[in-house]
Amino acid sequence: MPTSIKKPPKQPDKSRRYRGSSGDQRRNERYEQLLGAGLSVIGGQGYAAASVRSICAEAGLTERYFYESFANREALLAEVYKTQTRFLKDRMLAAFEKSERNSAAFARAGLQAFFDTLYQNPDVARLLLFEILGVSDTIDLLYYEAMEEFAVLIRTLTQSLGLADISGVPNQDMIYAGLVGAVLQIARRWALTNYREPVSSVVESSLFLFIAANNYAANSA
Amino acid sequence: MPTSIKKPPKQPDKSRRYRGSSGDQRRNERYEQLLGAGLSVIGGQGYAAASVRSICAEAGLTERYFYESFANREALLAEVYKTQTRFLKDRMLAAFEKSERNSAAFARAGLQAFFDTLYQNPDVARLLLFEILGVSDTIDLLYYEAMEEFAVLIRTLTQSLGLADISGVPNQDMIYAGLVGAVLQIARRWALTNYREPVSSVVESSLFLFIAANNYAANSA
DNA sequence: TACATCTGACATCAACCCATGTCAAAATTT
DNA sequence: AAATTTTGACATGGGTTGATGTCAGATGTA
Repeated sequence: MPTSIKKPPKQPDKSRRYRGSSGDQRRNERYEQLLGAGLSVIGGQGYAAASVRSICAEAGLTERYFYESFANREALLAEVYKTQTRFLKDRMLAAFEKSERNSAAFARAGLQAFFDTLYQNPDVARLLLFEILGVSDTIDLLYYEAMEEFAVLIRTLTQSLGLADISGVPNQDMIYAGLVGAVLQIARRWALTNYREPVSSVVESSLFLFIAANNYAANSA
Repeated sequence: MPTSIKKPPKQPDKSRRYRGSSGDQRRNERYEQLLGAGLSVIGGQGYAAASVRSICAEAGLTERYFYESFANREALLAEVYKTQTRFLKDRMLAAFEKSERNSAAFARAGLQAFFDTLYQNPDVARLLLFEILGVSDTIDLLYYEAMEEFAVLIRTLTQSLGLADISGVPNQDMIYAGLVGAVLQIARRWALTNYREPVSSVVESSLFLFIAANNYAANSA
């Protein structure tokens, strides 16, 4: 083993600027590009059609850069999904903050934010409502976790409002999961019929089920 | 054009028997084989892994016979899906028939049949709950139609029992779609946690939402 | 037996996929 | 200027896919 120190250790200089930005910045930009392109292709043409090539073409990047940011196609899907569920959750939380502190108005605000977001971002809707299921065990688990998060979210909010003490009802987790599923199904139906119904309609229908569950829980406790 | 009539028109003789059965019979057997293999592979490994080759291998048939019965992979998926939703619906209808004619017992019987069927046929569960979504626009439409059918089913049954007059409530279609979605989501959650909860648990949780919706509808009408 | 049909194993074909590698030109640093 | 890094276009390899074709042998009929 030659002990020569001819070349400096060839770790690339991350601080080197290029086209105005540093290595890390450029890297991050590419990551964001790919994330956006992933959403666009998956949400626009479906996950099955979202090859590495097509995503890179959409992002305006070379395939080599794909593997700089993601181990494979599925890893990209996972990141896009996480990003969008976080986005959706934030929008709903923001809506909750602004809402009046009474039962119906509160739930309505959250539902309105949910359906508004999907309506304004059809790619997001298709990704979250359709493309995410049945991809692989790993992705299915991700879906499960996201659903649990949403269930916990509405459960916590409902209880913090003292809307209904459903603590006497068994299997609350399941019931909240069911409510989340009801909203998702209404959204799927809405999307599959090309968003023909007004937003108010899907909001009120979802709200109906929420209030019904709360009332029944309150009465039977 | 020679007008010779040397050979009889070469339409194959369908009545010719082979290995004990006629041409049509054999053809049907192969069709059923492929349908079963399709369910097994799609439900066991996912639609993405369900190549024509793997399905034919599972069926013990040559690939040529695949195209004898189905135009392509997607056509098989559609047929399997239709068959299984029909099967599920029949089981539920049979359960309804046997049930007592009162609100809770009636709904409970149907839900019990639903969850029992999924529990006893995990391949069916995976196919209906996960693999069917996000495949293509055509398949998504099929899903939509099946959901509508189930919604209409429970709606008709509920109303025929005079359980609740919800005719004063707007967007009944959506609300019933939501209830179907709630049950499906509870089933998905159940499947993703390896069917750990007892069947009675998922049945009662679903029932809770059904009764809650009915009560609320009755009170607000 | 001679002939027709059916069957299954396999070959073929072009198309696509993922992941990695090559390399000259562009941008930046020294 | 020369040296170095970054970039993008492209080639490559190993694999799978869908769909069709070939053909010898099994199973039937006459």
